[in-house]
Amino acid sequence: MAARLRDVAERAGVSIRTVSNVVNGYATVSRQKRERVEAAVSELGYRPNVIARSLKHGRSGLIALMVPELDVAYFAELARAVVTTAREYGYTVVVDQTDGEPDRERELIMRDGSANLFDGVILSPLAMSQTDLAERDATSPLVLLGERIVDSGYDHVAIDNVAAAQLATNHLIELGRTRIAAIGDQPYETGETAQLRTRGYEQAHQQHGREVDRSLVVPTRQFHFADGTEAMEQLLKRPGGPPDAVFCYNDLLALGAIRVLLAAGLRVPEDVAVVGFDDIEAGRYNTPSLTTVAPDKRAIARLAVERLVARLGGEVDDAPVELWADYELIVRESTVGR
Amino acid sequence: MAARLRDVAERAGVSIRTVSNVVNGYATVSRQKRERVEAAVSELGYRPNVIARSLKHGRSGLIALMVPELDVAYFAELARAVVTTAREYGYTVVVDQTDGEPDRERELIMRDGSANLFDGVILSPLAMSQTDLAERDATSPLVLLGERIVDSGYDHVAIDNVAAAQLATNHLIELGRTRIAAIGDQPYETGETAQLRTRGYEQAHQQHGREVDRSLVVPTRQFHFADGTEAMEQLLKRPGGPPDAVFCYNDLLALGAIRVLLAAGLRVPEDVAVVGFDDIEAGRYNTPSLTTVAPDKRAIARLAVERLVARLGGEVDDAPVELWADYELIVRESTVGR
DNA sequence: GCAGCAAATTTCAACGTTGCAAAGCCTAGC
DNA sequence: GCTAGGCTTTGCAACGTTGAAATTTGCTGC
Repeated sequence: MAARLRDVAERAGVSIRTVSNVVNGYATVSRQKRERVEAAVSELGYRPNVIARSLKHGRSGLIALMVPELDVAYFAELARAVVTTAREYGYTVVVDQTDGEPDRERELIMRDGSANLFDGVILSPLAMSQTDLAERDATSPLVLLGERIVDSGYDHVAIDNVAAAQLATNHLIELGRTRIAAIGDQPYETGETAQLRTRGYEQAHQQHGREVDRSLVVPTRQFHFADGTEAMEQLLKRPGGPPDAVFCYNDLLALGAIRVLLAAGLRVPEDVAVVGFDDIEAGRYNTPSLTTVAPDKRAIARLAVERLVARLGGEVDDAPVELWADYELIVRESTVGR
Repeated sequence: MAARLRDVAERAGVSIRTVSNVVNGYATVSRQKRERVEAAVSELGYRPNVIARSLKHGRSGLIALMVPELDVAYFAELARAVVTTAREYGYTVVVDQTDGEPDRERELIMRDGSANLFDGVILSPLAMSQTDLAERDATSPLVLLGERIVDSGYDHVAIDNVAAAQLATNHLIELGRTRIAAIGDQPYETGETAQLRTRGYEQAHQQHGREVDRSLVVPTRQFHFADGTEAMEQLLKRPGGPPDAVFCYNDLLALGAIRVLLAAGLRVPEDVAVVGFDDIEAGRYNTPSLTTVAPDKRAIARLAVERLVARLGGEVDDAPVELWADYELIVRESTVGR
């Protein structure tokens, strides 16, 4: 059995409270007793019981990070950053997966399955609507990542998706490409990210006085490799020939698309230039390496964690804020060749 | 403030214990009182306090999964499987990263930072030695993944690395390749995986009556993309010309290596065939797609979680066991072309 | 109408810790 | 020698829950 304060106290011949004082560095403890206690602590291998402390303090030191899928590179990288940053602030992160299922996401966040276990929640929502969130009756603070849910009532960290998508599309336009496809639209989803990126794509066209060819905007169900290959196969089948550039709403879509292009005997970027989004590591080592919009994931993680910690510490109780992280376009071989 | 049993009890006009009984479905509660309590529960939005329960029960329902790096695809995929399986058994997973630093790993596992918080630990060790583990004085059960640490005293789940590596190498030999390089050896590390794979590589050669050319066995510091590119660059610089096949000890190394090969104007697989290890998703969509040894990650996760749960339930207290998961060679374009 | 028994409900204590406040000890000062 | 005041140490209660046992209630049968 694990040693308790009481066991240490008995062994050292002092009261429980004194042991607690020593362990926590509280109050003034005489050198003599302190040493006796410390000896007993190490002899018994005493470790404070975190659960009991949590109960006493009313906080657990745990924050939940809810992401759709842990094995999607973007979320894995984000999770790593969150875990690392949270550790700096003395918090432990529990990563939960919504498995890409809106219902499961809703259930997790609404019911807050482990109520009173987590001090706070960071949610990278897939399909939460404003209504959904308004109904949330959990007690812990929540910070949203990525999706912007207007008037959600919660703090929100994101990048400017419209501007970022516009930047990516502009890059393609400036390379002289004229038939620029977009892969990843989700016009009917509650999730807003895809729609914002489509808007950026359209704005870039307008900015250059171009018409948007709606037949080049291909929706996908999800943002996985397979959706990218499927979308690109569709594009290649359409009349009018292949596009000469593609803006994909994330890197997985882009890598999937590239695979199909190469398999079809098209060259990237000579025949078709491809831009992705997220800057996952695999894109850097692909051949051709992937031009992409790189959100500053560490900044996103940091902003989210710090905001949450601030709320937990009661340092802020004002209205929810929008926090913006940086991003940049990283130009690689998939648009400019070697 | 969150509602407590007491609040519900007052509202429903019953004792705390009765509310507890209703909430837990215990004992026999009259329909009348049950309904009153249920009404009060939903009016107050009562949720059991998990921490208090944990304290009472002496278990938290949390298990820790320690992996070197969460954003390395193999570990992310493994983590996903562990999280999913653990959920089936009512456990929540806390993913911790050792950041690829042996010292940090040692500290985490030895001191068990959050003592008495986790009911059990699943560790994918990077560099724990037998001595390290013997000194562990934590109380919670531990299951090891991957690395086999002889006589560690802990349950262990893995695949047969020697046989798997042999299978991969045999595949290359049977394709008629004669200068087969190996990337990823770590002769001086405590971690054993690399050494086992090297042994499999050697055994395949012996089996076919071939000499192993030690100059084709390239060690790497880690198992990342960058280590793969670096190793392949070295190989290409060596006298004797490029190898005609490479067995990489994981997929990241392989993808890194392929990139360097293609950049050097070599064709994969025509000039150099490449095999990886892990079957990460990115390998499937690479061009050329990656032939690889696919450990059954779900089985690994399941075996580990189930073993841990069994220990926690006190169903086993016998000697630690070795559990073996399946694996298979998945042949793709990087060795047989299209 | 009441013993006898089962069902329903409650009381009490405990899980291991810490906040609070009181108690004990010691030294300095007169 | 006694007291004030500071330093050190301690006891008690509480965080929210549940196990065990005690108590109350309700019912059956005679």
